[in-house]
Amino acid sequence: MKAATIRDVAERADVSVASVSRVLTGAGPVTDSTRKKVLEAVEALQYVPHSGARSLSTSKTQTIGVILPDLYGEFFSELIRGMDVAARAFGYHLIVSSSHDDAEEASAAIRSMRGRVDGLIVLSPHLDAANLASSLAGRLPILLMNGGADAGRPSIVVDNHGGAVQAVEHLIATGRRRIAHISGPTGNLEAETRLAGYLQAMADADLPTTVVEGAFTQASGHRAGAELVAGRNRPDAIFAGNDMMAVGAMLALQDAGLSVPDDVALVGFDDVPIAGLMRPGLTTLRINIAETGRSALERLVRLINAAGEAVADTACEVVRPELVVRPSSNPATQARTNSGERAREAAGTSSLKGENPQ
Amino acid sequence: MKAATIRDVAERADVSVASVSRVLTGAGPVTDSTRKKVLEAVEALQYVPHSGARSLSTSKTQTIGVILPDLYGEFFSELIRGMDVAARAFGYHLIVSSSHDDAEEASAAIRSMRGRVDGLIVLSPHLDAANLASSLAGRLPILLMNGGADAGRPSIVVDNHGGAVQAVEHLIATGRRRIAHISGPTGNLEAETRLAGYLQAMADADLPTTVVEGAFTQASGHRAGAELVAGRNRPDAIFAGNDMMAVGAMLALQDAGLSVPDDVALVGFDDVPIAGLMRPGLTTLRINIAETGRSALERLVRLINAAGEAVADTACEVVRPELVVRPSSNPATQARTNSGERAREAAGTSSLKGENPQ
DNA sequence: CTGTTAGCGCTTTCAG
DNA sequence: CTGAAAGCGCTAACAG
Repeated sequence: MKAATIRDVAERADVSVASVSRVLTGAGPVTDSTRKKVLEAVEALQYVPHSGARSLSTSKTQTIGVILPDLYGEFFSELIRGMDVAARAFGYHLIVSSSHDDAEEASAAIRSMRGRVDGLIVLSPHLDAANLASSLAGRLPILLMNGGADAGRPSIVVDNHGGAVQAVEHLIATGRRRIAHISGPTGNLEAETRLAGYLQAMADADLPTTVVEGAFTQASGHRAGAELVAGRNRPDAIFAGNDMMAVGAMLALQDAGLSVPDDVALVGFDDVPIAGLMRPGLTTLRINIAETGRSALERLVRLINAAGEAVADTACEVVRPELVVRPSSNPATQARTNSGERAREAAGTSSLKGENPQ
Repeated sequence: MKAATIRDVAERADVSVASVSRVLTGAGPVTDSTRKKVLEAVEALQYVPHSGARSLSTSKTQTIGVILPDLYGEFFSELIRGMDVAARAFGYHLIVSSSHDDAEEASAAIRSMRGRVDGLIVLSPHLDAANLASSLAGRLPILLMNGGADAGRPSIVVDNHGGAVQAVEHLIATGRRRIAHISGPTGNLEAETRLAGYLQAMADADLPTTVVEGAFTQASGHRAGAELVAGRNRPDAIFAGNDMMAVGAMLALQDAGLSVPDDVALVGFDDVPIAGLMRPGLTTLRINIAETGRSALERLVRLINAAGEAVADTACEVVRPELVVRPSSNPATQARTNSGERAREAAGTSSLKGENPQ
């Protein structure tokens, strides 16, 4: 009743387990007749190799762990999608682990990965998780995407500061002056860097700042948006720390009877799929999310293959977001967009896209 | 330079590996003094148990495999999110495997899971994958979510037929008569069942049918929508096989200068998060996706724990979608929605939601 | 080319 | 309560 093992196959084929292993792994020389006997036995016994045992023996699991703070929203799912595509191309599996509220939990998750994965991609917004990760993981290759420029360790980071500056400059260029910011949560590196970019760009332009803290969620964006329009001296533009908050803010503004972008212009960050589907379409800073995920996985695989050798790859790759102007910040684009931009959005713009059955 | 093993710990603590194992697993009796020595050694050596080795020894991997056809769109990411929440609650990890275009690839993916997982959740739209799955996986507990009522095997299936009927009846009740359907791809069980429901409801009402085939993607919905409005005898309502196609169709209609719902009413299926964020909000058949994922995982865990014993759980659980009326199908709701519904959407309605730190 | 054997790192009887 | 030893299923020298 139990599943067949390599030994059962060897017995039935009347050869040694070594031979079975050889034909199955493709390594080592085998006679055609041996191969045939083995394959027949495999077929007859419905034998499937036990990858756990193989891993223990070879010290390679062919799986990569991804540590995420959360799985909510489109950002992470897009990222995972990109990683998954690359993973299967390289013959790797992906094991995801999310919902790590604090550094404590995240480090436990990382620890539990030992012996289960060949490498780790860590997205941790916790300020100190970087060190935790490295100390806990031992000699496990790790690629950091925690939002902080972590020199001396392989990492990928978005140019959040530069992106925020672009956003603000765009709003100023289109005539806005009372520009508010809905920030991500305190303690989150990405959030703080985007905030810093906003503050600097505003200071450079000699404009007064207004900041409301959100939590990178749509709901928090809605609250923040409502608060901003309720206050005296309503802003004429809002730069939200990410798209989900921008979406929430947009709905809050519209609930309040305000027009986006006529009364208030809106800019987000990330360019999640929904950004182009909102009406008005949301201006944002595009990160090709899936592509970034793909690239991260590819880099980690390289790291794994180079394990031990040259510790050459220690760079911090910077992803520069690109400003995508849509109607939410630019009345002028509104008309044109109804055909051109909309059609493009509807057809999908990202690479790595696919036709999803269901 | 290599990571410490249990043997290193035993040596340093001057006890046997058995004792180390005992204190680490919490099983078996140990003296306080022994425990203390072991824990000190663990600390000093930064020892982390090798879960792969542990798995081989205990025949439990504490991980569950999820076989998906794709990772594109919000449906699957929501599902995975729900599963992940439940998984960590039960101490399980999730290993995802997607992008299996044909049954061949899917079965290879399933095979490669042996020795890596304790159970499998298979979402396969391929008609015959059910049998494949069972034959390939040997004695591995499997929960099927392939859209077909697969009696005699643990499974969860959405009442696609009933949902489609509800959609059509709703459209008829609100005065529509020329109701077209954008179907999912041929060969996909869910798609075909929804189509069948549409056809039957239309037949029951003695109305003529129009069907355009899509691929469950936004892009295909856009194409289908464009085609439908371009033809003579334009429909006054469209029931799309899922939300992503409905979204695509909505944009196509708006591109064509038509009003939703005044000119054409629109109904989707799934209630992905974006459905409530579109303007007009999309009427759809709500499946609490994350909750369904949670429930699926929970059931599989039960299955795993009961392995061997009572083969009692062989039922096909049916998830009944609930009609959620939003403005896309009902002009009357439009005004009210601007405050009530919108606020609710913005605040998030699903359970299992969370505040995602980017 | 093929078989024997020694592990991979951990758990778990079974004696002591 | 603790230690020795036998595997879990597979791969990889190393002899033949």
